[in-house]
Amino acid sequence: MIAAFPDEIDLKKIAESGQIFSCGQMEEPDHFWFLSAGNLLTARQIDPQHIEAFCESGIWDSFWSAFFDAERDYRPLRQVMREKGGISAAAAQEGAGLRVLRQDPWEMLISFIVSQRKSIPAIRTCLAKLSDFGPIVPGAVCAGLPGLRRLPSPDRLLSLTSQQLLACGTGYRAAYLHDAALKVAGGKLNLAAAGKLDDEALQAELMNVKGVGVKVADCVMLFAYGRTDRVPADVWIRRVKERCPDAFTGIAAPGLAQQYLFFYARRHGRDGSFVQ
DNA sequence: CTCCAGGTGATGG
DNA sequence: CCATCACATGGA
Repeated sequence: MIAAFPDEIDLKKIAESGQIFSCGQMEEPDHFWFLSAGNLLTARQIDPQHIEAFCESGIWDSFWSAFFDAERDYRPLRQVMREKGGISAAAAQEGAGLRVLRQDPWEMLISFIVSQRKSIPAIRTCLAKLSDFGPIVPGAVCAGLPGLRRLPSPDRLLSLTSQQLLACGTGYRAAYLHDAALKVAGGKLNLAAAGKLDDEALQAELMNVKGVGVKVADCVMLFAYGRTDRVPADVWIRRVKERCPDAFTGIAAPGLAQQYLFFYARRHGRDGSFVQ
């Protein structure tokens, strides 16, 4: 089916945006795959406003539409960022087509626990190894992605030995993952019910997990619970704020602006045009 | 080899 | 409250 967006969508930028790690480019040009909560989608970029989603309209409407935040018009935000000038304007310009995805709370929790002090390629590698312990994804072979698995459930994660966990490259985060699995599997952290809490209470719930600080909690709140006023402050966003302290002032949904700025800062951090 | 990565918890002031 | 420091490991 063809999906039309109110403004723009860019599958390639989204796949590279650092908010999702279970995704990739396919062999055919302009084709990408995304895996979330056990659902697998392959899609083709048609033009800046349309993609061809290789799924039935039922699952698009019930899952992927919300996943891609497909009802939101990002143009007003990008206009405000353009008016700010500087980094904000450049980020809004260059990031056109980025969207903040709505993903699974458990998958975001363990993904961003793993993410700390790792590069994005290293995060992907580690999560892929962890996923070797998870269930096979239905339709993966048909989509040309044989062997694709999703991340293990809390119960499955608990059944792994620390050696197995360490062999995935989790390092010192292995104990954090174990604690997250323990709390979710044991019902001490109910991720579905947590969605009804206000921001402050939700953050406190998430931070009860060992290895979850403000930054990881913000990532889960933004990428899983759609709390668009949260701004995960990693090294790149701190550099943006240092150079442009008012980058987020007066912005209605700063979490969305954060995604453009993160994308821009990371892309230009190494080529001399941003840092220093 | 060195340096850094979508940070956090423990410790000491 | 804030400033350091260790932490495991892959990727550049």
